[in-house]
Amino acid sequence: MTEKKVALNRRMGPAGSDIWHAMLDGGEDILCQEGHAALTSRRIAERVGVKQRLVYYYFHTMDDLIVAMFRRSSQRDLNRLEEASRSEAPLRELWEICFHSTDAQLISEYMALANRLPELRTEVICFIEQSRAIQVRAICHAIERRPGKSLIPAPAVAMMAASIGLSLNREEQLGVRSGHAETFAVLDAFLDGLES
Amino acid sequence: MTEKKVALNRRMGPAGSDIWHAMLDGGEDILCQEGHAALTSRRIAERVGVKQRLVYYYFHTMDDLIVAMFRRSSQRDLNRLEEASRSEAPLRELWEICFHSTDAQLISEYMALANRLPELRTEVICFIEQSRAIQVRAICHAIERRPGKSLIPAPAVAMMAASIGLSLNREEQLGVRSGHAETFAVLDAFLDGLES
DNA sequence: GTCTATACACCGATAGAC
DNA sequence: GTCTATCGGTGTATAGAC
Repeated sequence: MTEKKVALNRRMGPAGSDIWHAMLDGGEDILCQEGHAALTSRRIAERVGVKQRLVYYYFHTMDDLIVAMFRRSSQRDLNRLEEASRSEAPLRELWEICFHSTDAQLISEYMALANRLPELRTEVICFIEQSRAIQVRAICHAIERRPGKSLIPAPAVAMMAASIGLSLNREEQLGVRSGHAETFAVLDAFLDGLES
Repeated sequence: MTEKKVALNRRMGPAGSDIWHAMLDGGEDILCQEGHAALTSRRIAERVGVKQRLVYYYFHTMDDLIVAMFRRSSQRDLNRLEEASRSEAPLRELWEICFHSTDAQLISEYMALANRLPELRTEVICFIEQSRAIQVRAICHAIERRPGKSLIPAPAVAMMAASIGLSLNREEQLGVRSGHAETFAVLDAFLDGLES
């Protein structure tokens, strides 16, 4: 029924080349601006300025392209998180990234795509766990420096901060604001307690 | 480019009839189990046991069907929230609904669809604001009964609880668990402080 | 109300030339 | 590396009979 016959021994282009990146860039733009329904090989080719056939020279299938897109993007995010956690005010910077990071619309598209692409799903899980680990480490370190300052365990802080950042981001983009100012105030006070 | 010519004076079936509901039920099942890519008029017809043409007798377009699906579902959720807020332990019950409510996969599909369907987007915004209003009211009421118990303003509590519930739900479904037990413990202690 | 039949667009993926 | 050309499939939506 759903068995896809893919010619796996097809001639393929190298990952990491300029045009390979350009295709992922184009795909990201489309996914972000027009949504998953518009993310097709033809439209990517059109945006990059080549013919559709070339997309299948660089990627076996469209699903492969989507996974490559997320993988590249999440690797960038993890690098930013690592860098932030080595800065002078790691918690503040991590929170900034968490809230202002990837476009909320893009995230929701990936989430929905992950529902039907097991490979993408695996990547998403891996990303969540890795980014949480980085955050927990930074929070632990901050708590150690201010003993008795936080009654909340670091893993819970990381989980809650990530959740709230995601929702705030998403709701702001939708145009919903109720409760946001109050939430920012609470978070700001909390960060003040842990970091300078 | 994207102008859709729809015959608006087509003969249409009544909203609210049995088969109308059956089509929305089928659509929800498909969206939940197979994702947006499988949500087509043909597949809904197949699941309901009628011919594809009939879907367009009850809905002008597929987009209309999707909006009707979300509207019916969100109305049910709002009713449940209203009912919960009138119970003996409203905060506990609201939290239960928030966390165990609609399937997380379904929510992520609607979120992604809302990116490209302005009508659905409007419905989503409306739902978020209404459900938050119900929650804020219940939290305010609980705080009044326990003066000095909460340092966090009610709107912030509602915003944060909704965010955390959504992410916990989503991550559990993905299979991610790190930080969850600690988060549940924190929330449980917080609820204990406000409600019995 | 429900059906058959159909128009038309678009998509994924491939073959094979240059 | 990049192209032209194409196959087979599936989608939305409509016309019009029963």
